[in-house]
Amino acid sequence: MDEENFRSACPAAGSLDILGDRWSLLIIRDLLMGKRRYADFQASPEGISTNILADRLKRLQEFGIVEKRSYQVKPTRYEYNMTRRGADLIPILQELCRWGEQHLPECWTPPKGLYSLTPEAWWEHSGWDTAEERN
Amino acid sequence: MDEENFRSACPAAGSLDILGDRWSLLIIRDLLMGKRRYADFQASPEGISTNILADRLKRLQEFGIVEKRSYQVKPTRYEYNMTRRGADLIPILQELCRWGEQHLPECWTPPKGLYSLTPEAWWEHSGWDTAEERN
DNA sequence: CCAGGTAACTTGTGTTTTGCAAGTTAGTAG
DNA sequence: CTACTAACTTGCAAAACACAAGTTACCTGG
Repeated sequence: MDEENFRSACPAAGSLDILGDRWSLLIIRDLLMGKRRYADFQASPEGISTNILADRLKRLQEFGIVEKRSYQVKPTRYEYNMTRRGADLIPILQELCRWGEQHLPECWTPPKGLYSLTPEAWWEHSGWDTAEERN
Repeated sequence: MDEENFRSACPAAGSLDILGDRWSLLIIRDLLMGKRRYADFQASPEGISTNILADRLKRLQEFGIVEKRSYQVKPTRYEYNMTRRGADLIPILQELCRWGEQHLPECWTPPKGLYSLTPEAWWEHSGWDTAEERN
């Protein structure tokens, strides 16, 4: 995952090299909300286009933030989930949400319990149901 | 500031509509570190290009996140500072930093005191020295 | 008084990224 | 045999970005 050329050694800049675009963290948000499948992400109201979605999922996998596995064969279908490293992004999302809630007009109040969720707690309850093949 | 077309009413998505690029939050980081002038931002190790810097500063002003004022006339020179709304972005930056520090190889440890800084505390100590004209 | 320097930009040009639409693959259902 | 679904890939135009050069208004040294 380290062959990205980071702009600097600043940890904030490094994080933004990975996450600093309009879509990556929204995919994380969807995963946090329990979405797992390609079509689920596409169904989000922001309307990500399919080529961008495929690209972002690939990048997030490469950075160890997301994992992919097949949940059935014939026909092969895939689902995605956050890794522990991905779960550690939860606080970033919480703060983005808090700022948006405070400073943006007419936006939803986030689901109850969001702000008290910790990466640890999420990680506990979000394993793959069975241990299946990764890809 | 509301004539941006937000992709959805999700507060996280809204925040990312404003901040979701590779440069905006780095400018906020620089402001947090005490940088105020155009050339200061350009001097940061990430090497933002001048047209992008001008554009981001304008956007951040439009969203009420930064303010611009002239600190001298003849020749007119400008400096920038965060608004209270901008200061409220500090927790986002802290979490980005924390994630980067934990998960990225070979990055700096952030300046001591960063994680204990609150928007309120920052705001207290960061007014313009004199009350001068805005532009 | 004129060359050189500085701060804060703006403009031009080519490359990269994005958005939108359409096509693909491997299956299932009727 | 046709239609349908999930998870993509491909093609193309539009937008964003990086890089270099130019601009404005002043100040300084010789």
